[in-house]
Amino acid sequence: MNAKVTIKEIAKHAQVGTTTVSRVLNSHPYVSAEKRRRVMEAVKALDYHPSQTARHLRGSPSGLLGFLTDDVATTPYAVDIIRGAQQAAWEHSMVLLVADSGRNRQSAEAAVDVFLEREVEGIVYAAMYHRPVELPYDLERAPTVLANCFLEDRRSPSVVPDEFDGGYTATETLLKAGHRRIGFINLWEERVGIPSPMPAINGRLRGYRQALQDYDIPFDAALVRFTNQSPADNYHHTRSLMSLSEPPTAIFCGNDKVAMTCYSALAELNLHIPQDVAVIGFDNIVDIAEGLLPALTTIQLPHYEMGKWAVQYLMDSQNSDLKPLQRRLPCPLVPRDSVQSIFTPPQ
Amino acid sequence: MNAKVTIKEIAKHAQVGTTTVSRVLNSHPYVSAEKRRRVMEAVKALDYHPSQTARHLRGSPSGLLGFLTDDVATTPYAVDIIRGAQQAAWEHSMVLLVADSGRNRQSAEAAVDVFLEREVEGIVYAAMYHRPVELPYDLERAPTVLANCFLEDRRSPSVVPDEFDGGYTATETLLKAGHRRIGFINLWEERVGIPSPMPAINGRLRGYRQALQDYDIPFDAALVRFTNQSPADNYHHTRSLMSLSEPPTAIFCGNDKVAMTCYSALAELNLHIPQDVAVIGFDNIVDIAEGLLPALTTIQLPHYEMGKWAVQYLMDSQNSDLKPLQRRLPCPLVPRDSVQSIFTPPQ
DNA sequence: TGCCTGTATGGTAACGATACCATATATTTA
DNA sequence: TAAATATATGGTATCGTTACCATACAGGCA
Repeated sequence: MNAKVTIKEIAKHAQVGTTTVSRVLNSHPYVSAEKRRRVMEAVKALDYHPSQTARHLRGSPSGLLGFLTDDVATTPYAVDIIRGAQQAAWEHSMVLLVADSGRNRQSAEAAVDVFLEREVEGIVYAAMYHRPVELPYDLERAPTVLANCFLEDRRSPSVVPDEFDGGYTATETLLKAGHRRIGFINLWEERVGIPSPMPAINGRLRGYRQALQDYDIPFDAALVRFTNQSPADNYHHTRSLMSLSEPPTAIFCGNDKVAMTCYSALAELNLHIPQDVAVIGFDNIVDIAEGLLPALTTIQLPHYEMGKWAVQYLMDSQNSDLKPLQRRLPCPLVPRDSVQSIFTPPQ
Repeated sequence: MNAKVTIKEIAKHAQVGTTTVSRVLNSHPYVSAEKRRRVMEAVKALDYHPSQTARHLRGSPSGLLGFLTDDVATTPYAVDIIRGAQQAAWEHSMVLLVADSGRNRQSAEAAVDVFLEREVEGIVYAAMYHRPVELPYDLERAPTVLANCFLEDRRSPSVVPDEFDGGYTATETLLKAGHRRIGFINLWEERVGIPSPMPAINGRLRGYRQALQDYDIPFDAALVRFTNQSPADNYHHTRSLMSLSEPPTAIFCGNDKVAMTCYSALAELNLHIPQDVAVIGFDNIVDIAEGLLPALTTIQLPHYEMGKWAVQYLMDSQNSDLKPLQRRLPCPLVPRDSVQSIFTPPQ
């Protein structure tokens, strides 16, 4: 309510010069204990807060980071990217300016203009699912890091999930539990106009194959399916997989939604998880994974970590001039109850 | 890369005074067409962007809004509050500064200090589930609106979901479809130290009772259950409800996770949805609702709208001095396939 | 002709904080 | 004791922008 208190009023109240006040505020040397005390007292008495605006105008860095996203809504836990970025920013005493460009080139550029007018020290551009993007503006205007997306030509640093690692981990988890016939209901991209195949699809498949190879198990194409992610299609593939002459003892689902349908289909067949068939998901949509019975073992996308890494990198690269780096973050296993070693008998 | 271009350089380049440049930029009168043209040209040529910092220091409003949240992670779609706020802010040419206080009183106050140092024009404090809160700081310091939460003493404006409306709508949907015995698996708060019962629980129950009353159906306590939200408890209540001497033909689930377990339990009993039993959820967790078979009819929490309303109110109240308002936003029905009129025969 | 009024233009103070410079006193060191 | 150095302090220009003031010239009117 009260008009803003300035350094001058502090100076008057404490009977010192403005310079002395500034020195106290920034803990510079050469201020007597007595005056320091008086200044501190005045600051408290008048509830003084320094103006970042004036500081910044005078030449200090803005302390601002821009966070631009195409669409926060797509997948619910992807917002953890914001949380991670926020956390890292906070640790560097920076504040996040967020804007949602909503998949619209023009408003994305407007958002970047807004960022630049406020002289952000860097920009994080985050996509809500892992994919290649085209940057909506002139990169040179501020240091930029891409999170959960990348440029085809890789001329900007980016951080993405290591889909290969995720696919490998999922498959290996099943292998370690003793499974030898492992079905894989992979995702399928039905969108058109995508410049390159979804990294999730190929990466995870490569991980799956590599894990099999490392365990000396021949690849069987009949065990790999592609779903358009509709419940009907998920259902169909589960049934189809289980009606193979030699059905799998474990199913690796492309995401937790697929796993959810998979549960229903297996229940209908009167097959129990994990005794009869083990199931592993992907994405760790907690509401799904913890809501299923038995709770779903799944793979987590490193959303939080990507946000954190992006900001961290932005801060680090201020000083040292690193070359654009592409970073893949591992997708850790979240063990729950849908995978059980076939070596231990059910209790 | 290039050092920032200032109004002075524009003035020099266009061979006019800085005042004239400022006048052109802010479309003030009394500038000749010729000079206006020259200035515009220089702006384009030098890629000039005005400094918001300097503008603000000179006295313009900051154009900043603070968005503070206790924890973005709790329920995934609650982040739609940010999206709504962002959208509304954008429409008012404002930018959102976000901070996550992480349920820690001290860091919340630090965040508010950061906001105030940047002279935000208002603050939105958002909770990730509907509940009473205590504000972490001295209210008077900036206009504040609470979203998805409220103060016990209501001295700040707030916007929350109308839980009564949601409970009423869910029940009425079932009633309209012809159901007369409607089970209700309500949520139960197991947390301790909560100052007052969760608004969701009581509000929805009141809505349920009111709808029954409006349809002249006596309330039957045996049909109302409370789950601690664990899958086991959800499962138990569904089974228990269906083993009543006169079991319900429809179940209203406290949220979509409960509905998910309910689906499994009904499947085990070989009961089909929606032919044998209708199911309606709450929250509209899209991943769950669309992943279930049949797709779940549910009630949506107005997260996006609350965010939007909060910012809108903040902007409107700048001028007119409204008294703190408590706003309840309706929870609309999202019809899918788990409720079917018992009057129309299954196709 | 002389005096308003409307149009056009630029110089400069101010916003709040800080860095530089100038100055003053205290404390060493040669 | 003199000179050098460390400590303490405040005045003021500065950052980029805009508001206020001053100035200048045009045409309109008595």
